Amino acid sequence: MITPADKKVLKRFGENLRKLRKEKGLSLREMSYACSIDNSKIAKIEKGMINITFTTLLQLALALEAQPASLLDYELE
Amino acid sequence: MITPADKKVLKRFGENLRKLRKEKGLSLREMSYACSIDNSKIAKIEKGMINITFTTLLQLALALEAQPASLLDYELE
DNA sequence: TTATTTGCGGCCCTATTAGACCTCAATCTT
DNA sequence: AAGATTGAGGTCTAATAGGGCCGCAAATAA
Repeated sequence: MITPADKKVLKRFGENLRKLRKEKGLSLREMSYACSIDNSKIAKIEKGMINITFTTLLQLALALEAQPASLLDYELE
Repeated sequence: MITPADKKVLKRFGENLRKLRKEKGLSLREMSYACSIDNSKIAKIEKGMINITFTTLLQLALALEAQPASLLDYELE
């Protein structure tokens, strides 16, 4: 379904992901290499265009060398 | 793809989800009502049979009245 | 014992994620 | 200026998540 509300949440998540990637000093292609996710897909995730699955979340965390839960920490704000 | 490794992670997540649901004293059907996810599907998630999406994770958190990140806390163990 | 609740698996169909690859404009680099 | 890097959108296919419903055996309640 992907409601407008979902779209907003995904966008928020994507922004945070992008922030974390930048902090790590990784380019999309470098991160892509680190977690085996196509760089164009990561770009889409950061743009909130994809409703990622659980395993994808874990892969992203892996590339960022972070706890999966930490990718969701922005919610606490 | 859903590798055996993924299967294990999903199973672990499901177990934790089940634990949280029990702590809340909710039956599958009650939780289903609380987050608009079919009870049989929640059962499958708890069994690690589904690689849930980000929005589904948020829905589950909603039903448990918990922070989405808290559903991943078991990883810290 | 008879009802009711509960967990859970099977189906079905549609929407969409995953995965891989290509292209291109805008930025750096050199 | 020429070349490489980077972000990001497009496309195609296969796999699967979502959504909804049915049914049943076991546990629980009446």
